[in-house]
Amino acid sequence: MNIEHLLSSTISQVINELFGLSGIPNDIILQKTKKEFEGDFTLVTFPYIKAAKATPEKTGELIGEQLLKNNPSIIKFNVVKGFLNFSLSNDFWLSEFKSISNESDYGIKPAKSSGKQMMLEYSSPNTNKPLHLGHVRNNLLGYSVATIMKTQGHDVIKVNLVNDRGIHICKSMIAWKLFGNGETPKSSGLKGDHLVGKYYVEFDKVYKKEIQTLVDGGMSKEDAEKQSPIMLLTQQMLLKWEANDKETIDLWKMMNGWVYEGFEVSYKKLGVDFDKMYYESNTYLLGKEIVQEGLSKNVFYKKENGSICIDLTAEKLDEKVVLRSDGTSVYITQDLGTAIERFKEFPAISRMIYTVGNEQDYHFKVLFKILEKLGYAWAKECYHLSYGMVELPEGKMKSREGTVVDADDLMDGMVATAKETTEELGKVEGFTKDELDYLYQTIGMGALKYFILKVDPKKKMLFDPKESIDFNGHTGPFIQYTHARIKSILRKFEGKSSEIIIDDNINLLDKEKELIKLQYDFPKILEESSNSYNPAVVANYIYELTKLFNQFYNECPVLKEENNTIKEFRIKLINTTANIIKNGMLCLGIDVPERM
RNA sequence: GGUCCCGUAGCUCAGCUGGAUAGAGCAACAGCCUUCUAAGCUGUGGGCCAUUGGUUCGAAUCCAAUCGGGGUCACCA
Repeated sequence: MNIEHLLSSTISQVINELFGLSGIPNDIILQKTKKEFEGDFTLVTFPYIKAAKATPEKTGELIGEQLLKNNPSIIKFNVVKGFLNFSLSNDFWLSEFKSISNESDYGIKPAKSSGKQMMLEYSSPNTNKPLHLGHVRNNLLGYSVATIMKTQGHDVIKVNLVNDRGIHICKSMIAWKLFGNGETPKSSGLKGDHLVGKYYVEFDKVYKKEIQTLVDGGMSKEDAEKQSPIMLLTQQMLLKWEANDKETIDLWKMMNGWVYEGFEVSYKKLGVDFDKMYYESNTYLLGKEIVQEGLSKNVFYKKENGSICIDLTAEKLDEKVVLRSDGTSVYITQDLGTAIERFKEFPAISRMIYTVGNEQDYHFKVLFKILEKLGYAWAKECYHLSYGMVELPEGKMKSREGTVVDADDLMDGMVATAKETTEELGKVEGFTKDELDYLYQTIGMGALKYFILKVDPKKKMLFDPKESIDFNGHTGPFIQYTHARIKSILRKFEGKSSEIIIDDNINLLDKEKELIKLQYDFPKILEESSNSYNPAVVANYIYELTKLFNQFYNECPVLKEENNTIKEFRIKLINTTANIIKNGMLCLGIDVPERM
């Protein structure tokens, strides 16, 4: 039982005895006392003044007096208006710290101990262009949320649904066929996904030019978009692909192969991975039977032109086509099929999470609603982890217009900056070349990942390429640096921190107590972060802890402390701090170096 | 236009399941390295929490309206 629960029940008991308020459950609102006031926890007494028939001050006094008698851990209290601030004893916090420091992975529950299995889909790239900053946010977010959910003992299956077919894929194929002259990643020296992306852009250039020519010749823009020769060729190619034409399939396989090689490199740099890959070329036909099923259940209806629809106007959504009049699938048909397939394959999953940008909020509302109407009980377990777009100062990124921040360029740039900065500071004597490479990689990626994950996923975020991502202040490298500092002290300590037995008579200083109190919060932070699918909660907490440690570091000597019991206690204290920083950062997919 | 999301310091963000004088970082200015790594610490200035009204003992937080920004409303994905 944690402290708050214990205190809450004591308080509700006290309130009950004093004022005869029996209806008060254990969910007494207890908050951390603000810095400006003395105390550890605060009870807001306004809600009880009626029953107490007394002023807020008097009510606080009454409850406070009673608490002192009932709970030996509470040693004093003060009342400011309707706020009852009370302090827990030195011994209490010290023994609390003992149990924290004895746990090797404090706050983290054993793997798969919750008995819940969850599937989380993220990344889901198109195979016609390289990854950009928007994908980076998706990947980091998905990976981090999965990792955080694992700390709660959930069995998380990470899946990637690759969008590897369709008209957009054919666009780069056609452009390569027409203008590529057999260019390959090897012959061009380009990374596979970038090479394919080059032809995607090429397609768009030619397409736009053709439209212009047609419009100049007197055609309407709408017709021109349909009549453009390159577009007609692309549509023919899609038909051939669907007819399994060998030449087309071979080309498709070759070019997709290039893209996968490129993605593999990017994923590795990002540090993300998957337990299972899905390819849309395998799943795009799924869902058609479901439509038939829905038709017979009268969830769907057939229109005069033969298309099949669902009417969701009663749900404040619109009428939605679920199957084209020519019998082919639309996007939502596939998603219906894929969802059902997944729950068949993994019947135990209790949550299906889709990490997809908020531009698709509407799509997922419709998808989940349809699943519900089809009678799948698990529909309510489907969750759209919707995140905001990454915007540039001039607005949205657009692949075709080249206004994107390329993922590989960005990552390489971060690592290069990490190298420069580190060299300027000149603190890396005695590092081997491998160690340096690892260090630059870790710091550069740490800066990028932290920059992205510290902001609430739901909110859109701004990235200005002209202003490089910082390495000072509220950043990944600051946290990494602090960790390295702690490790440096621990290396110099001529004993084993694991063998230290904490003395019972230590008198905690302010900063020491603050550190313990903040460490104590870690499990709750992980839980909250997991439940809200929000890595920013962990990110901001780790920053707070790190900042507090640096204050402690400035005020309290560790190795230079002359009193040995205090010195050993502080070693233990900074050791648990380092562990929490490390585990918290791992939740964000960020590694922390031992030295930097 | 319907609908959904957002508006907090010059900039980037916390705080939003209602609680005390709204917090960080960056940028600016002023201090701190014969003492465990200065990627650090301390201090100063900077805010009608978009506006107005409502609910409440109490509102940045909840509700409504207005203004401003964005997403979405395809037999595209």
